[in-house]
Amino acid sequence: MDKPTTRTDPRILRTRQLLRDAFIDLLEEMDIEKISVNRLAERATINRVTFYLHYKDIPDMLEKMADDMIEDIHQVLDRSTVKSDSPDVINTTMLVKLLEHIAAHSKFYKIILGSRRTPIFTERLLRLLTGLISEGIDKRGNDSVIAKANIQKDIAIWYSSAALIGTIVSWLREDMPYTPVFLAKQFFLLRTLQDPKD
Amino acid sequence: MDKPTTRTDPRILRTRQLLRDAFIDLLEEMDIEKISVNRLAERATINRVTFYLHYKDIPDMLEKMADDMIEDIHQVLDRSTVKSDSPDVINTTMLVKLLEHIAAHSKFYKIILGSRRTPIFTERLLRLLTGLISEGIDKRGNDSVIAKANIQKDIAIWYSSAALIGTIVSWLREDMPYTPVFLAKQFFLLRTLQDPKD
DNA sequence: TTCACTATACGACACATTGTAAATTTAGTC
DNA sequence: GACTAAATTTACAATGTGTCGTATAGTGAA
Repeated sequence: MDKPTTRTDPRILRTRQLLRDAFIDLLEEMDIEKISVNRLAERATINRVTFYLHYKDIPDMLEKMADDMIEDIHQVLDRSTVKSDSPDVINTTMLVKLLEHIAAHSKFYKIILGSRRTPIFTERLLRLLTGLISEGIDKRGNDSVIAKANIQKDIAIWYSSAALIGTIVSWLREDMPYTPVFLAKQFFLLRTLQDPKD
Repeated sequence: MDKPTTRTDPRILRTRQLLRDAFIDLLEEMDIEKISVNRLAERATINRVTFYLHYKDIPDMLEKMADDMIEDIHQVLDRSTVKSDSPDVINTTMLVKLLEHIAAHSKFYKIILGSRRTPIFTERLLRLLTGLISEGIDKRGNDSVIAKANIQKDIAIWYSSAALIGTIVSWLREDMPYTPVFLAKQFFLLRTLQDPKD
């Protein structure tokens, strides 16, 4: 946002990083309900009052973290979109990029997406993917299998995006037993059974 | 459990019902983090201490409610299983029953499944459906499209169960714009594109 | 109806958590 | 090295938590 004008104070970055790391740490150990500002500050080795200089409360902190996550993913996807030549908005290249990004930060994503204790993150990712899938279906128009089979567009979107995010979450929970490339191929095999256009 | 031996004290049933109703009420108004035992007891018009006679804390109460939900759904599905003649474990009849049950208690389910604030419930339902879908795939064996297309069984299960539960959740969130029968048919159209056996 | 039983209500307690408000110290910027 | 802003420290009121007795009142059975 204001990156070009003013650089952010390193102390701010440090504190926020400490808080986020501490949060992931604690979430690994206990349920989210048990994470108090007290414990969080203690684990982050910062003063409790300092927390309130950065976030309104813990839910607020979660939202900010989710914002950052979405921003990261957006960057990963935007970069790969350039190389795309598929008619679909989500193609194998993009999915592989996404899965590789998740795998590269698997500690974070496993806790944040895999444990169903922080629905905000899954929620946001679902929204992002829903948008992409919706665009994809729009682009294909009336000659797609979905249109031919008389399937409501919105239902197809519900179905596909939930399937995608659910597959990713399960993959994370099982500690990523397949490579990103393999999983992406499998996913498109399953999807291709629905619509052979890819 | 102990139904045949001793009948449960109606005061217990009353208190628990008051607590559960109050909880749904509050969840409609505010985020789950803001629901304290204080507020809950006040809304339920019972004494705060009485809450602790029934539940350890709020997360414990949620678990018990999720248990009840799964039990209800099990009953609905078990009844309909009898009428089944399809080779699949989840068939249209069952899905319709499930959707009708959800629609009949839509206020509860919309809040509990639709708002992503109570992941325990979605979690449990996902586990239930995963089991059923897994059985279905097992029964079909090696002649299914999934096997033919060289798709890993576990990935297919992740995909299908997430798609199913996600579709239901989205349907609830949009205030059930389709009838249970229609949605079930659409769902099996989407699934049939994967495996024409149903 | 009477009576034993037990769920609920009530008041009180120690303790943790929250959110805010100073004044002060520390560290980064220019 | 001086200015600025972040972080610390201490303190405070308000709320929430979990657990005591003890009193009250609804329940089911004799």
